[in-house]
Amino acid sequence: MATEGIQSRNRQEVTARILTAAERVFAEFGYAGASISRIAAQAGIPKSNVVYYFETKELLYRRVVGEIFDIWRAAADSITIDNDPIQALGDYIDTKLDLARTRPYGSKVWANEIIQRAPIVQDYLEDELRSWTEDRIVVIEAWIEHGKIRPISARHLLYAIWATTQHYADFTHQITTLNEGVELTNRQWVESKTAVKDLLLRGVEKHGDA
Amino acid sequence: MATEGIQSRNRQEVTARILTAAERVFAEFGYAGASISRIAAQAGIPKSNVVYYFETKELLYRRVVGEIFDIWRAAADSITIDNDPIQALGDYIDTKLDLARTRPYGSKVWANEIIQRAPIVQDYLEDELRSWTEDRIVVIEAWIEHGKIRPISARHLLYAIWATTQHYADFTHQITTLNEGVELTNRQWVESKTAVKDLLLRGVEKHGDA
DNA sequence: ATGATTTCTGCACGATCGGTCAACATTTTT
DNA sequence: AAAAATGTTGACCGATCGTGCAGAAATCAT
Repeated sequence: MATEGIQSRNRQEVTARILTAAERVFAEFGYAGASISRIAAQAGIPKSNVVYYFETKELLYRRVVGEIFDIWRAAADSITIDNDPIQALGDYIDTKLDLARTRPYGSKVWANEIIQRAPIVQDYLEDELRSWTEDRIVVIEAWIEHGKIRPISARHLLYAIWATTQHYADFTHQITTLNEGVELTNRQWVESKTAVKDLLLRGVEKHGDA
Repeated sequence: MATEGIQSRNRQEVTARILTAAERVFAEFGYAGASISRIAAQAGIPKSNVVYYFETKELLYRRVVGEIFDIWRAAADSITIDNDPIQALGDYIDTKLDLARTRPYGSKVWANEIIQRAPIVQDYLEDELRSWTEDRIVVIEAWIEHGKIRPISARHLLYAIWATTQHYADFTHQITTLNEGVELTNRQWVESKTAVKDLLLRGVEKHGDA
């Protein structure tokens, strides 16, 4: 009992390292192209050890996808009826762009999964994502009814926010190539945030000029 | 000579069918997951015949990616200095969303390629896409200097247009799932177009209310 | 200390992969 | 009609895949 903590800590450290490696390898090679041996090499352990902790490639993949899904869901906590729309949506965009920078591999794994018609996590979409989305749409439409923002399509606003923010993760390589081959600097990330918010929030705000 | 036309027509028909099948299979399974035999099955011909016309999987893939790249490039023909900015950008968004609907597989292949850091078509990015993008940025910045649109970031406006329009292709499955599991109707596609243009173009227009 | 449990690892398997090749069929040229 | 060129196909090869499994190594409980 006294040493159980050490054992658990070790287990958790190894599984965490596997998950980090898997997120990256799944993102860079796709589900089919990501071999267990490559994930193991990325984590610095033998292939058999990966299987020991996650049984199958599919179960490991589901864990990876579930992680980014939970993180994204938490990023929209600010979207509630009582919050100021511009502030709340701005925070959401900010957080989502921060995640695009800090967790780009997770975003890419999700994108790959959706592009391929969610062969493995379709239940996530139908259960959690659907109800989650409907809840946010209700909030945005309430904002509109209360005259706080322009009467736009709440659904397509959400899609636009997802698309633009995740673009900076999924298409990082294209953006880098168009940036003379060098990654965006801190300053450029701030500029990106400002530009995205400026563009999208102006489509939301009631008053023409801020 | 007289019958060369028939021979060529056959060759062209078979290669066209292979390209169509390949675009779909590459999109739905990723580069690694797309096997030549699956492409062949999709095209209704033996595997060897695919290899006969395209030699390697990589060469076939490059042809598929090159096609969608050329189509997208032509879609931005309206972005010139002499055109009206709102009209030109609106046309560009319209065309891009039409392509999202009619050529979703091509968009998905491109997304997959960029997500995986363009291991096969990096030369496209550095040569053609870079200069093409810089040219469009020059046009948009000229519009700004002439006071025709708000002083926004031309680069990030382009990224936003790419992100939102391609989202409707790459994330079709997610959008469908969030649409009670049924594909968007004609009416809903029109609504999508209107919503995207309303949102993005308002961020571009000089006057607050249209 | 010793037995039980957990963790770790190398090996072997059937399946599938991209690509080669020779044989065959068809079409084109002479 | 014969020869040449082009198109088509199934069989085959070495490599890699996911996964099962037995046993070694380490850690735990008593």
